[in-house]
Amino acid sequence: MNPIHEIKHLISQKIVAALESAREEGLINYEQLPEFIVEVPREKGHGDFACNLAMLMAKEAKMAPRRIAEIIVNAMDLGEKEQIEKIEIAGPGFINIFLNNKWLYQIPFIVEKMGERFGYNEEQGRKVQVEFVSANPTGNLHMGNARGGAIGDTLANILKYAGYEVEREFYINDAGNQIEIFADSLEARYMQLTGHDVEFPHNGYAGQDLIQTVRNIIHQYGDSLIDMPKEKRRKIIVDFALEEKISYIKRTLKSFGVEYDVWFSEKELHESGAVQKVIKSLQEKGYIYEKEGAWWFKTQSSEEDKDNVVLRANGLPTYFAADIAYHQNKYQRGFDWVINVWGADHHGHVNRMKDAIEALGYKRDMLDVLLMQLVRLYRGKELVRMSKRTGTTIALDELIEELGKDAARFFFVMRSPDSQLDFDLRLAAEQSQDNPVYYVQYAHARICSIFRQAAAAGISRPPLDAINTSLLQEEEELALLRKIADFPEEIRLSAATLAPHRIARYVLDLAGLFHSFYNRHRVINVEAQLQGARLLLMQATGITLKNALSILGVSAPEYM
RNA sequence: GCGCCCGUAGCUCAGUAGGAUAGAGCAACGGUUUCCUAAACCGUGUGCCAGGGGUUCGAGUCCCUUCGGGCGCACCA
Repeated sequence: MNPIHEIKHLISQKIVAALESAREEGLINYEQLPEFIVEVPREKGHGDFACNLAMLMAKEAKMAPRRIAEIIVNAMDLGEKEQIEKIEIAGPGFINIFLNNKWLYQIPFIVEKMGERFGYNEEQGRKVQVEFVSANPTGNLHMGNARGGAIGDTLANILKYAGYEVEREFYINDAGNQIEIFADSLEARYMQLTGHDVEFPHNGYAGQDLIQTVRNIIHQYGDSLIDMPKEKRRKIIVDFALEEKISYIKRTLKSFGVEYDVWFSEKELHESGAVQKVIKSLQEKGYIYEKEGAWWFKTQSSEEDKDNVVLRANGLPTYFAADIAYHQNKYQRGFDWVINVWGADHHGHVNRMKDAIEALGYKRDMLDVLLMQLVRLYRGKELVRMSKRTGTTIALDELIEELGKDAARFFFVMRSPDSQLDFDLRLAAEQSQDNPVYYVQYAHARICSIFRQAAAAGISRPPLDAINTSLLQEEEELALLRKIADFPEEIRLSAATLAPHRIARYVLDLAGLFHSFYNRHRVINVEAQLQGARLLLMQATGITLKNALSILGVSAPEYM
């Protein structure tokens, strides 16, 4: 249910029909219709909807745009029951369409009936997977992971509302080189903490969290691991640490409001032979060749400028090879759209990944990678290093404790993924009082308060069939209605452009319109008919706020 | 050197997949509370949309180029 989209669609159809009938009458000549849009103009004076078709086909039709617009308008079937009030031709040739408010007055009823489902678009019949965070299980979750978590989870919610079947997935990088380094680091710490003089590896993970992990290992195993064969000892240590880290990640993300459908292990991909198998099959298809002892994936597209190694001279597959097998696995599971949320430092990986899935026989556009720029952490003016190795970073669980889940999530998703984020811990802590998230939550709490007040005064919302929403004539009321009506369309557009921050903007706009209304008009103790209509308007506003906030993973409190 | 992202008000950022007169928040100043929560509202000011070319009816948005910032360019992940 997307009223704005339906109206846009209806208007488009009418315009196309008008044009075709004008052509039949010989009033205008053209071969093909250009891609035109029907949009909600920024200026109210330009109508409720506007269309740019006349300008776009001026060349083809060899006519002045305003003349074309005139022909269209004259040929348009307005329909008896239609709600078009007037049509104007304006500016260089815009067709501006003014509706009467009938359609708007249906909105609160629709919202009330749909409740939690208001905002949902038609089923798309597509299965989409969003893979995000996928942090290395070798350390704590940092601010980049936090941003990825907020963006990925919000995007998954948006896609669900946009009509897709959505699954969330976390890819556990529990294999490969970094795990070896992880093991070296843990082992060295274990030896040190059990009183042996062992040097810590230069490239090891020096974070305090690993020391704690090793203490836990000692708590369970004591120094019994020392006399074991090295391989056995390492396995016990690594398995213990991975288990601990992964459960920390799960726990922390859950407290951030993020829950996954699937936790996918890279190690299993290796152990099941899937990696070797995919390399072999690409080899057979001629996509892989040998050079200098290694095996290379041949670049297919012009967008990637070099070939990439999948199998090293030492016989071990690269991360890229595992990722190819991983993506094949995703498509084999029936996803016809896969979205990965990655940090900008991985952008070089995007095109070769697309090349690879193409080589596997899938379409390039079955994969989208949402790149987000990196987060830089400041404390005042001072840059806080985020390296896991130096271990001086602030972890996500600490941030949640300091700011709360709601404010933290809102902050991370408020900005476009394309803009880099300077997160000042000191400022965030100071500003927690006037963080924009409270502005929105306050709107919701105020609405709840209205209903509490009403109940206390013995006032309740009349039954729907006794409400006349056309009494809502004030500018602030109409603006609210329009904004509410726009919610499903806003979701559709956020999904289509992979732009989760639009929902944060939307909810701020909606809250702003509510606050303006609230300060100028009263809901309770106005004339009875109007009171009923306003109560329904408030209910619709509250539902929309709550739904939008739930997409962001932010709570909608009843009191503040 | 090559590639990707960014450059918009004093600061932080939007700008509806090319549309009409570029907007919000913060900060500054002034006002609003016998009335549903003042964590709110209303008002006042600011822009060579980094610079320069181009594409077209129309460019903050697309293309080229210069400058500035970030990130990549491994038989790491």
